[in-house]
Amino acid sequence: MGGMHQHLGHPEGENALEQLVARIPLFSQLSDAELGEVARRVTPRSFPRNAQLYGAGEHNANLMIIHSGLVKVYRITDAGHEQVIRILGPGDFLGESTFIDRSAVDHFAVTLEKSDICALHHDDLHSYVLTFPGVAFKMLETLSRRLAETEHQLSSVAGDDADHRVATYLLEASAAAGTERIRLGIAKKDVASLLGLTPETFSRKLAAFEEAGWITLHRGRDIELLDTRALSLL
Amino acid sequence: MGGMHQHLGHPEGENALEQLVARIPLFSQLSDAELGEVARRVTPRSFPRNAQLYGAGEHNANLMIIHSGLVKVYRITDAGHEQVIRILGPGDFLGESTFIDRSAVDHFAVTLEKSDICALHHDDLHSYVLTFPGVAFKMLETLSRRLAETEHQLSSVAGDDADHRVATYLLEASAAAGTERIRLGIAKKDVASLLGLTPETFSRKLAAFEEAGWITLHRGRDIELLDTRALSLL
DNA sequence: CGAATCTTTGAATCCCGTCAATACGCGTGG
DNA sequence: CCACGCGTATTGACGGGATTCAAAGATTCG
Repeated sequence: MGGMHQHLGHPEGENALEQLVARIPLFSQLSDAELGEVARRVTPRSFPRNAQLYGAGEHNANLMIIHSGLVKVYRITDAGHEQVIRILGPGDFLGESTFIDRSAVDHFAVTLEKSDICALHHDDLHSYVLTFPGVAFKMLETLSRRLAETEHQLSSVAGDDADHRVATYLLEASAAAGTERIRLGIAKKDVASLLGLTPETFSRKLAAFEEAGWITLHRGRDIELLDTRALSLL
Repeated sequence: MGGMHQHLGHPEGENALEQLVARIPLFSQLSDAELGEVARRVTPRSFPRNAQLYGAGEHNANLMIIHSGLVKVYRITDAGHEQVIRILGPGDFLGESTFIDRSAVDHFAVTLEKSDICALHHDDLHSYVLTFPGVAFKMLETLSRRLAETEHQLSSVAGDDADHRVATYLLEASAAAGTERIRLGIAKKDVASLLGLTPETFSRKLAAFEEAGWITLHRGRDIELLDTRALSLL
């Protein structure tokens, strides 16, 4: 894990760091004094694109909180190809599995773009969880939501056909963005993997949707939904 | 939800109940006094086979802890067929999603056999979580493990072929049991769904494995692994 | 600007799901 | 305890949708 920039000591950095910590959902219920205490233990780092945060087999000892950037969490299947589990963005954290389990992780975490990430050692997190019940509760909320999402992914991959999965993804992305013009923040091959498809199939489905007049594919990763009704009927 | 047997008031029931609560992993770190406090709020019920604990759309307000029996958690996909998410047994709890989220559940929970289950109202659990950090931590552990399992299921269903999934399931069941003679505790159709397969495909794969001399199918749901090496190579 | 990665398109294959019919076995009720 | 009945399991044939392999085209990033 290379290239860390540690800002320690000087009061300005300290203050900025505290404001950074205050924006972390995980610590949103803490008082100012408590935030300051957390801020003193947190280590901000900046990672370039395609930096591996940790990999399978390692014993990662840090909870990492994303301030800016995008992180891909994936696993290498027995068959040998990459399966994307989830994409994490600002406010999300990762590295909690080893915090709770202590065994080696079985997946990989890589930045998809330049990212600013705060690291908090598991020992410190442990004391916070025991001291501030709100922190434990926030973690429970997050894990519970992730579990629900992963279960949803599972039943989708197991039960629905490719058309349905692609259509659902587009509709959800549109709903999340609030527009009918969505921009895939990540590579199509990663979206495909997230949906349990090959890049080829994903590409074909999008082409078929455009053919049917339901969407328009713009340059790059821009997609415009023309007929959400038709998509939701798949 | 019919047929509840409430044992309240009389001291013997109280004591037995306390011993019951003491065996719940979720409360394993509590002191005797604290266990007694929890026991006073817990409601034991006995459910017959095929009883629905809760269903999609409901606002279940209880954490349910399985003392004995087996519970199937599943979801109905958009396509309309049942997708088994997980099977829960003694010591496991369910109903935590509404505890954390308050929104309606999107899945179903049904007993697969006669089950004794303790119900604990979410309000009580809330106070325990805030009062006893160990309880929150135990919940974190459990959710984290479930998340890891579900992620594993996901990448398996998305990436591996049917042979590999069936073989892996058999091997894991064997490893968990400690024997090479395993007994599927649940219906094959449910195992198939858990693996993201149709019952027909599951049946065919087992037949093919027997044909190849890797396993022997005995009466009922008994399977004997003859060549674990061959199975692990799939 | 250039190269590596991602994306698209085509054609062939194959694995798995679907439908259907039969056999089995478990759990229920008498 | 036994017999009945329904849900479960098996087996076959078939069709389809997704993957695979391959190669050309586009985009992004250094």
